Amino acid sequence: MTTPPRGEDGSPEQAERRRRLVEAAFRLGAEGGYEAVQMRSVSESANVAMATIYRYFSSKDHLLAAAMTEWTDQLRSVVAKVPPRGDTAADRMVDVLQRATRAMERQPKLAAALVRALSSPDAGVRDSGVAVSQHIAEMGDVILVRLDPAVRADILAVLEHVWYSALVTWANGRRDISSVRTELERAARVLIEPREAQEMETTSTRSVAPTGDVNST
Amino acid sequence: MTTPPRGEDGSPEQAERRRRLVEAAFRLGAEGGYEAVQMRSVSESANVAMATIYRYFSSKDHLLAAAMTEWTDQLRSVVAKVPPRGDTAADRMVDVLQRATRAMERQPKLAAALVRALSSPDAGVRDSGVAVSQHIAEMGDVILVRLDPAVRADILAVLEHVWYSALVTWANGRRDISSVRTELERAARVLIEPREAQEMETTSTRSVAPTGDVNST
DNA sequence: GCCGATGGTAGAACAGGTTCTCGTTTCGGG
DNA sequence: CCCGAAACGAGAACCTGTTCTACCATCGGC
Repeated sequence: MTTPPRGEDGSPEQAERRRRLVEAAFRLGAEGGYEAVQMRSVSESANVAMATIYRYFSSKDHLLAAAMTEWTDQLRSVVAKVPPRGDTAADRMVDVLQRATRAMERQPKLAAALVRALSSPDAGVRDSGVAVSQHIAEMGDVILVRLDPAVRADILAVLEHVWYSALVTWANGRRDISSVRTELERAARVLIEPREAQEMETTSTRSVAPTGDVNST
Repeated sequence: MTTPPRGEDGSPEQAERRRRLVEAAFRLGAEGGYEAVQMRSVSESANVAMATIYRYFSSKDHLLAAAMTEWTDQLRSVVAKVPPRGDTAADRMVDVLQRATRAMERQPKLAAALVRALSSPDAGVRDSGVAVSQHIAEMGDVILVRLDPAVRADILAVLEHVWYSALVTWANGRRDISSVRTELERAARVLIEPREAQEMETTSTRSVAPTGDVNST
């Protein structure tokens, strides 16, 4: 193997190529969904040779996953600027999740393609997945500041599972988008509301230790 | 399209072919995981022509998903016979989930292949997925009998999301099996324990939880 | 000014899931 | 017994993601 562009892209031309690739993935995905993002089309559309694409991304799914992280990154910065509305923490969390869902609704084919790619095996996708889940966690974290940090981590972890699961089943056509909203709201309320209620009665709550208690990696 | 075997398999030979196909998928998957379940190999191993496989299953993923439903079906009947242990509802739920996880641990490659197939688009997989989630829900339902039905449904739905999400990330190599156990336990506790706590404060009518007996299905 | 390494391009080749062709078998009704 | 439809088998063909081959361009160091 020669040497793929390590870490931060070296030359500006490389950054530009990468940008064109992601943009092509966005465009093709928005028009025709996952199947329409064909590597030959991406190659042609971005004016980058096939083999070169694989120098930047380890697979088609990795390319799409990279696009997904850019998308959630934007989403996060938007949320940071326009804070979530709602009287209770649960309400504000629901607001954030609904906003994200609405954003996907505007580009259903693209969103489905991105989500689908995210659930692919492939080493390259893992990193993108980590980035995405971090974006999600950051958005939720500020909402739950009043809760015990351990509990907060538990709740966010579970919410992320629900988010991922609901989106995947939607992207696979087994659930419509409104049902995704329902699932997310249900999860947010069932997780947060009893905590808020307890908050008013007692101060501390028990939680599963996030640090390795069984075998570790 | 001619006519695939409708509904219940017609002839006993068709049932037998189907059985051989699922068995071949099990065997190949147990040995070499998802990639090893190649349609040409399945065809040869089961003595069924390629085109005929597609008369029974709409895709490779559908074949594997069908195998998955058989697997969860067995798991459910085993759980029904040996009821979960634990003092609290959360403990018993954790016990069930851990048992399922241990079962997968014994056939990691196979389990990963089945889970992976379950997260595929493909109309055929949808039905298998529904069956699988029903099996899960049935196992959990008896544990939460003392909770309000609506809350129970919410909790089970969220737990299923966590189950699915954790397993998929494990099947894709982004999480080890012990981490799956941790996630499931975390979710079960963060979801159920505050409810149990509230149960004791608000409605202290019932003092001791009756050890769950099993309803057969 | 030359040189090897790095990274690019075009396009063929490969792999495995899926579909198609075509001949054969099975089977219920006339 | 005969016929046509439905199902099957064998294998080629097709599609698309991925890899390989061969060749070209750029650039920092000598």
